[in-house]
Amino acid sequence: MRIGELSERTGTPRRLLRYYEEQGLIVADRLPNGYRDYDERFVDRVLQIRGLLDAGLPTRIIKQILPCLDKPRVIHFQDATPEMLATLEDQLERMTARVECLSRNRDAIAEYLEAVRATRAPQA
Amino acid sequence: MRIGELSERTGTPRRLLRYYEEQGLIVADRLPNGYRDYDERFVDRVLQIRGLLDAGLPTRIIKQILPCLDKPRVIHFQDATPEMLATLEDQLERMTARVECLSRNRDAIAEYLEAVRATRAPQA
DNA sequence: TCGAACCCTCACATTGATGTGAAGGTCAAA
DNA sequence: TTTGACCTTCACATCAATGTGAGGGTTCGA
Repeated sequence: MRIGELSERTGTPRRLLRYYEEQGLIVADRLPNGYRDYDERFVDRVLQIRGLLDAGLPTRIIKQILPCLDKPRVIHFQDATPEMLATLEDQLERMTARVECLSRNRDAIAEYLEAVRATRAPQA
Repeated sequence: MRIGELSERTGTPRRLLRYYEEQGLIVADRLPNGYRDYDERFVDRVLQIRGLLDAGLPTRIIKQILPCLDKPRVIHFQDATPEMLATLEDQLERMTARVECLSRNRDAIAEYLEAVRATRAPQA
């Protein structure tokens, strides 16, 4: 598929698909006329990228962790340098911290909404 | 405490403490000489703000949800307009999505690290 | 009373993720 | 063959979070 379809199917501006490529997050094939050519797998890939970006990870980090998350659980040994592993451990920690922070605050919001509803519903 | 101590205790540059104030996330008292004056509660507050920022929430949103998260679970009725509640519901959803995305990817990284270790340890 | 270590405001710079548009090539259908 | 809807690259603009520093006041101890 070309960039327009991928854009529609992922809800991502073309501009950003090109940006993610520029940042090395995705690598598109090229048709003979120079157009980018994507296969189905890019849909999930792009959604994953967007999710991670939305959760606060910078493209630099996403680029590092993406190769470890490919469907066929292949260990890319060439990537598994000590520095790489250290980076992953570090990100693992940071992501866990994020999850905890988000969960805690999300629960607090949920509680708040519950409380608000509790003071309203009885009057109905 | 003054800004320097709050900065040290939260690991946050003074610049940012002033920025958070400018964005309406915190409101500092002032000493007679114009210096900002913070009490203990600001330490947790600032750490919470940093956590949420790190998790991808913009100050605009943080400002909206912070009042609902105060320790004494007080419902701020003046805030509880229908729009406000809708915003909170929306953020609740978005935060849940973020948590799911982060958890999923974090688990995948953990699995990857496990797998790498599994192929190494046996040779030791 | 001087210097160090604080604090203030103001303002410009940078970075990463985006928006927007210009200038131009490709292709299919009328 | 022309029009419209695609695509390309390039470049400048914006926004939020953050860095940095100038220019200046306060406080305290040597």
